[in-house]
Amino acid sequence: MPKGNCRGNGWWHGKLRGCGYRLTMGREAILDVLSKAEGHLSAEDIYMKVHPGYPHIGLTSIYRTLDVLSGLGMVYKLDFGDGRARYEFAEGPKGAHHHHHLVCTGCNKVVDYTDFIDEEVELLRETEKGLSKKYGFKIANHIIQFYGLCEACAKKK
Amino acid sequence: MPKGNCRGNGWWHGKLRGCGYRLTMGREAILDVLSKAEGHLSAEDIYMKVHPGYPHIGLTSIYRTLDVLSGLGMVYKLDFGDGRARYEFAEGPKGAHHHHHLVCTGCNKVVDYTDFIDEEVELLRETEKGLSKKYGFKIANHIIQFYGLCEACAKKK
DNA sequence: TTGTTAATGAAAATCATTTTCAATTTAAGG
DNA sequence: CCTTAAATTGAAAATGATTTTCATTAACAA
Repeated sequence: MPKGNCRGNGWWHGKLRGCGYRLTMGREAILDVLSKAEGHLSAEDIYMKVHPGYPHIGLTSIYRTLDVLSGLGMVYKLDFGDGRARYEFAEGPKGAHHHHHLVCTGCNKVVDYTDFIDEEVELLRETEKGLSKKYGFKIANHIIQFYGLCEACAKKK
Repeated sequence: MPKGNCRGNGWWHGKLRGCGYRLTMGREAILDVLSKAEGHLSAEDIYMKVHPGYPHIGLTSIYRTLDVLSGLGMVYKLDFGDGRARYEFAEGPKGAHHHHHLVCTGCNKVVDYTDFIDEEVELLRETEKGLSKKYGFKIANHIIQFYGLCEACAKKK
C-alpha cells in the first residue's frame, strides 16, 4: 500500500479514538462518503451512497454515526426547512472551505456561496467575541442563511 | 369602542384579505397571541395559549395558519435543532426589532441578541445585494445563529 | 339572506428520527 | 492468536411533529 495513502485514512481514526469512540467499518464507510461528497446529504442520501460498498449497514447506524460526528464537530448538521436534516463534512485535511447558504423557498434549491466571506468572517469574529463576553457563551459555531426565490421560481410566481 | 383601538386589530385584516385569505376567529386568536408573546413559540405553545380564549380551535389549524402567516412573511419559522419548529411574529405595528439568536447546544436555551446589529445589517445589505445579482436570487430574508454552550452547560462539561 | 368557497376539527396517515434489545464486533490484555 | 468486556450494530417497533383527508362549518360577496 503506497505510503501516500496512509494519511488519507488516518486522521479521523485519531480523532474518534481520542474521544473514546471506536473506528468501525460502518463509521469509516460513512466518513469516506462524507469526505468525498460535495454538498449537503440527507441521512438517506448517505445510506444510499454507503450501501453499495457496505450493504450490511442500516439507516439507524447512519443516524447514530452522524450524531457522533456532529457532536465532535467533524460534520455540520443543517436545516433548510424541508423537514429533513442535511449533513456536510466540516473540513478536509486540506482545511476548511468556509461557506454559507442561499436557500430557495420555492424549490428548495441550495446554493453554497463563499462571496463576501472575508468581510463576514471579520465581522462575525468580532460579534462572536462580544456575544461570548456579554452572554457568557462559549461559541463553537455559526450559520448564516439567506432565503429567497431563485430565478426560475421568481418567474413562476 | 375607543377609536384608539381600531388600528390595533386592523392592520393584519388588510394584509390577509389583500392576499385572498379570510380573517377567521381562529386566525385572529393566533395573531393575537403571536403579536403579544415575547420569544419563540412552538405550534403547541401557541395552541396552549390560544385554547383558553378559544377552546374550539384544533392543533391542525394552528399549523395551517402558521403556514399561511409565514408564507406572507408575517411570521418567521425558526429551527433551533431540537426537532420542533418555533415561530415568532415578524414585526409589530410599531416596526421590526431585528435580532438574531444564540443557541445553547447543551440545554437548548435561546438568547435573542441585538448587539452589533447595525454593523451586521450594513454588511448583510451589501452581501445580499451581491448575492442577488450573482445568483439571480430574490432574497427576502436571512438568519444568523450562533451555537455554543451557555455558562451553566460549559461548567457541567 | 343566500350561495360559493375557503377554512375548520377530528382522526388517520406520514415520515424522519429514536429507542429497544439481542447479536456482533472492536480493541485491550493475556 | 485467543479471550473478554464494553461499545456498536441491525431490525423492528416506537415516537412525535407535522400533514392529509374528508365531511362540516363559517366568511363574505352579492
